[in-house]
Amino acid sequence: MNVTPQRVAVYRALLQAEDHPSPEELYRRVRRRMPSLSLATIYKALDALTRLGVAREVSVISERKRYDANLDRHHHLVCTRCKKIVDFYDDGLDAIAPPRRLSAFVAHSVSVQVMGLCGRCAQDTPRSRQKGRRACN
Amino acid sequence: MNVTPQRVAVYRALLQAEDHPSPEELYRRVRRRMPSLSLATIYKALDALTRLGVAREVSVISERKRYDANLDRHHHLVCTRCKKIVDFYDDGLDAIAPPRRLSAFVAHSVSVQVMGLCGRCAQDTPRSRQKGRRACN
DNA sequence: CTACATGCAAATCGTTTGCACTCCA
DNA sequence: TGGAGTGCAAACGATTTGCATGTAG
Repeated sequence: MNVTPQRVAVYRALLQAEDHPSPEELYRRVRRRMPSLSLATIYKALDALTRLGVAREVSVISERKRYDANLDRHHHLVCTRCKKIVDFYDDGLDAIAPPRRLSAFVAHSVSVQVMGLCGRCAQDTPRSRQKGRRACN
Repeated sequence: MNVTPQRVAVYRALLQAEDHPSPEELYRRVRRRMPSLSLATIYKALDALTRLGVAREVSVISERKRYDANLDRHHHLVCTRCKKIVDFYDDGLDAIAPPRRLSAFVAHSVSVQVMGLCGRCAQDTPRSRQKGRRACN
């Protein structure tokens, strides 16, 4: 893994940012100082920084929309490998009240996601860290 | 809002599903009994069901990828209107341990998202429920 | 008759990929 | 000289939209 001006610029912009910017947003910002930079490079740099472990994606459940007709209060186990989502119920977690010192923020709901590997995926790849999705169920 | 065979079929499939299906997945399932159904109708029906309040999107922070260079343990306030994401720290939440009776699931991290409206959006629309994104900061 | 819902195809948007080119080790 | 990184453009996949048609009130 190599240190390049582009990666440094992206990382700097990310460090300075307070707002969890999207790749496009970072592009807009970094390009001011480095007009030659391309959007594809932003994506590649973010991937590099993430693999390096100095940045991460804000927990996104999955790349697709997912729907639920279960309106009960519940939480989700999300397998980061095969993207399976399993409900789980937990009174303790339900009891979480949004902290009150949220200034002006009006909370509507609290959702807890436990990220990890489902049984099958955990067994399947004891140590390997493959990229991409896997068929599971 | 109107009850149609298509909407009923989509809702039924969603009720029976245990796995938080994506629109495409629902399409595959519903089409078995209603081959004329189109994918676009699935999307429209899901939108209708969501507006009706009988279904919901599994909490997706935003439609875009969002990155963070802050690796400290922290949680997120997500404004569902303007998509702003604000960090917050809370020792109580940090103390959440993934329940152990998760069968084979291997938990790596727990993330808490408080969904709601940021101050500006809450003020802006006292009662209206507009669709779409808003510029905020 | 009118308003709304459907199905299709085209358009859009974010993200990824292939490739030629450059740069430094 | 070769492997890695960049920039561009094309490809891709999910979602949305426009529009002609159908249908129920």
